Order: sequence, then C-alpha cells, then structure tokens
Amino acid sequence: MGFHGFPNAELVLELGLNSSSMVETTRRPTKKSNLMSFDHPLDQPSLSLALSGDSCGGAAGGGSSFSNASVKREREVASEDSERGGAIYISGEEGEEDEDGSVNGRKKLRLTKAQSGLLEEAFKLHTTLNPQKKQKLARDLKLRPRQVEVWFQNRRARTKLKQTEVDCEYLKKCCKRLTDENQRLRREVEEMKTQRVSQPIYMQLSAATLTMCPSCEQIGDTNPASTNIPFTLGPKKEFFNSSLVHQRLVN
DNA sequence: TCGGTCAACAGGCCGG
DNA sequence: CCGGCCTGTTGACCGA
Repeated sequence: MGFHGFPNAELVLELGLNSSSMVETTRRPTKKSNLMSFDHPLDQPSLSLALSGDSCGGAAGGGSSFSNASVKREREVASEDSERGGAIYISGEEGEEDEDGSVNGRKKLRLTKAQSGLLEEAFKLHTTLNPQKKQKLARDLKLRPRQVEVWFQNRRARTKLKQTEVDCEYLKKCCKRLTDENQRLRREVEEMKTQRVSQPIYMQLSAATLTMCPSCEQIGDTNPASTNIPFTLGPKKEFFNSSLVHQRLVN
C-alpha cells in the first residue's frame, strides 16, 4: 500500500513538529531509523526532503511471512495455550488447527467490540506494554499475549501514521505561506530597484533603515540653518570641523 | 472489482 | 544475547 499519498516513496519526507497532540510514548530518544522526531525542540516545523537510497531494505522479501508459517509464531503457539475465546475468526470455523496447534492457513481474526474497547482503554493509559500488563490483558481478553502485543504495535503505527498525515498537511500549509511571502518580498525588492534610479538617495531608504541621529538624538533636523535632509548621512560635519581632528589630519 | 482496513509477520535496531 | 519496539509488508476481509 505504501505511505498514504506517496505511493512510490522515492522521497523521504522528514518532518519535525512540536506536536502537543502527539500521543505520549515511551519510545527511546535515539533511534537511527526514526523519521519522525517526536520531541522536536522547536515550535516551528522543520521540513527536509531526502532521497531514500535503499528504501529500507528491511522486509524486502516479506512475502515469506505466510508461507513460512513463521518460526516465531510456532514457537509461541507451542509455548502458549491456544485459547481464543472471544476472538472472531471470520472464515472457517474457529479453532481449526493442525496437530501442532497452529491455525491452518492465515485466517482473519476480528477482535470483538469489547476486546477492542478494552485494548483502546489500555492504550489510552499507556501506549506501551510491560510483560505483566500484556499477560493480564491477554487473560482478560482471552487472547494470546502475542496478539495483545501485535495489537499495540499496530495501534502505535496507526497513531503515528495519522499524526504524520496531520503534520504533513500543516507543513504543506507552512510551505505555501512561505512561498507566497517569498514571492511578495521578491516583488518588493524589484519595485525598490526600479525606484532607485529615479529618486535621491535619502528617498530610497525605507523607514527601517532610518536610525536615530547619534549627535542630536533626533530623527529629522530641527536646525533652521541646515538643509531639509532629515539627518546627515555619513560622518558628522562637526567631526571634520573640529580643530582637533583637523589638526590630526594636517599632521 | 477494487481500495481501505487490520491482524499478523519478518527483519532490523537498540538498550539492558 | 534477549526482549521490546519500529517499519514495511502480506493476505483476509469488508463495503462501496
């Protein structure tokens, strides 16, 4: 299926948000393969795109998961009691098992509403499991501990995917806003460039470039003898007129 | 029929 | 090394 909206994920979208809505997790802080930074220090989103070189070769040959009948699964089925009281196996009669206790084929297990509800409750309290909690939930729900574990894993993945989509939308909006702002500023610069040729220098200065006159501490000139220029540009007249400096220059 | 959902799994990473 | 978690994937199922 691939990432929602990015079927052929050639590009890896790395985003970091200070998302307060993020479900609290106890994930380890340093994880090499993590694309999402859950504890981004900044308020502003960061966005970076990168080519995914090997595209996470992890489960490249994942097709074997079913045909192998899973060593891990067999290990668990052998070690655990195979009680599945509340779960609903959609196709085939419940409890269709071969001699080693494993369910023949891979039937779709549907959790009942009660089971899902209880798992959701547990997930709200804490998104990760400890062995005791896992065992207790499995007992209460008449599921195998492995099933509880898998449910929590998938639930975390769903939460993360949803949050990623939300963050992605937010970053798209940010990107658009910044692009618009960038264009606006570029236009402004162009306008200023065209005005520059036809105006005296002090007219070319925007308000932002006007600073307080260091000598008179006024913006603008109140001296009737002076020109209409708001304040002197460049070195102060007095600086050059002072006899001391003049002396220095002469010497 | 097809796309979406979800349980289940494989393989990798990391901390204890 | 083991257990827990993450990520990507598969296949069954379901509804439009």
